[in-house]
Amino acid sequence: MAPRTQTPRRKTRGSYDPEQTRQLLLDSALELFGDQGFHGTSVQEIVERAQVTKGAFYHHFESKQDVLSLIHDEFLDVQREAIERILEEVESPVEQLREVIRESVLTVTRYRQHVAVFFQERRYLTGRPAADVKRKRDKLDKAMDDIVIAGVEQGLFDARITPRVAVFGVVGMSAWVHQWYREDGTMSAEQVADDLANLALDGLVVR
Amino acid sequence: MAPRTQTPRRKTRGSYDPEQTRQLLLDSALELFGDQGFHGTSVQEIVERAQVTKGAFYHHFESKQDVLSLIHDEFLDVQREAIERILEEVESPVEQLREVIRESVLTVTRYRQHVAVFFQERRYLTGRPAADVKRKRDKLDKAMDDIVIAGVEQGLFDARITPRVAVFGVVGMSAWVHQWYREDGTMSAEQVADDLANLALDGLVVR
DNA sequence: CCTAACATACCGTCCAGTCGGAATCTACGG
DNA sequence: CCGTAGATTCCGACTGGACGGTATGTTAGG
Repeated sequence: MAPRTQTPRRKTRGSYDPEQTRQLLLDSALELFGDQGFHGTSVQEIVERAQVTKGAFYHHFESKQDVLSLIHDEFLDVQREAIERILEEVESPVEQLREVIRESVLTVTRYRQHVAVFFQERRYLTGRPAADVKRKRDKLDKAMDDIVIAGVEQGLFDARITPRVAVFGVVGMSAWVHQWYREDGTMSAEQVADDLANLALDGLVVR
Repeated sequence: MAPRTQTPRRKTRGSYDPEQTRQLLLDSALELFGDQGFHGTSVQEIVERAQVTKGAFYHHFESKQDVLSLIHDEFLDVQREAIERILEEVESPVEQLREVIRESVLTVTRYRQHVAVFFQERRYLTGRPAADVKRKRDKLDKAMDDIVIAGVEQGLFDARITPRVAVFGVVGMSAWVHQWYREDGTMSAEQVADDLANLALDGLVVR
């Protein structure tokens, strides 16, 4: 589930190791989609990076789109699990939202390529996969909506701000992190997560 | 400069009207790039939408990339003009930032396709155009950085939040608007702009 | 009549997906 | 343990179509 950065060469099975081949192809597709985009990446490039051939690719996957939708699914599942966990562990809407923001930012830094692919190549999904992704996303959005609405009802959140817009604002600033954050920079992911959570909850202006 | 939504058929010049043809091609490319992406759009589609042929396209533009960089330039110029105007008109960093956010959001709603193209197809720019875009963007980022830093120095902004991150947060929530805002929805652009400005400046939590 | 503004036919390239076969693994009967 | 039949995994050449760009021809404007 975690994004591979290196591929420790095998636990000596035989010449065939379909699991690993499949994962190698997924990893290499993820990396290339993230860097060059879906249409900017050819299947040939993917298989070369994974050091196999097109035969292997089309044995494990139905199509190029198939891989794209698998990447989307994986990312959405990670997001869902995180938010479910938070809703169980924390009570107050304020702290729930804080944790959701922090966790989102951390996820974005950890799954940077997934996020890049998700938000830039989503449009190339069609049919069933597209519908699935939309359904899962709507559920995530609704979960966050509920947090904000609950907060407003309890008088904890500023009622002037439309809950929907607040959620989109929070999602936006979190997702945006993938555009600029680099692991080798001066800032830790934790620091960024805390800063953005503070920004959204307390604002930039001192009072 | 404003994004065309319809194309009022000509002020009867003759059979040739290069200005209009050029603009028609730009508009149609913008629309298609925004919807289908750069690589997802063929030159053939562009010219068909503009009801001309490839000859006309390659008469007015050097390449497909050329059009892409023109779209980027146009959007960046709009952004730059807006921020320059605000810096002249308003003094306080707080109000400067508020206006920048408001103006950014309004720009994003008005130039939705430009924004979509800008943030999703930027990677397909290479060489000179890519360098130009990067330079212009860096200038915009720096202008915003300066506002926040000035605010912190004057004790107006929360010093706990890293200025850089605050700027990226603000830019992110503004840019993100293009992902969900639709003109035919229930919310006015003004309303969204105000909400997001309030969110960034005062935060969601009441005190 | 010369140039700008197009139109149209065409070219070389690239690319997603296919297909027949080779290599490897697995199950099972002997 | 051996042999082998059938399934799984992978190879790599190939196809048919699409696409960016060009070359050449045609029409309108000054």
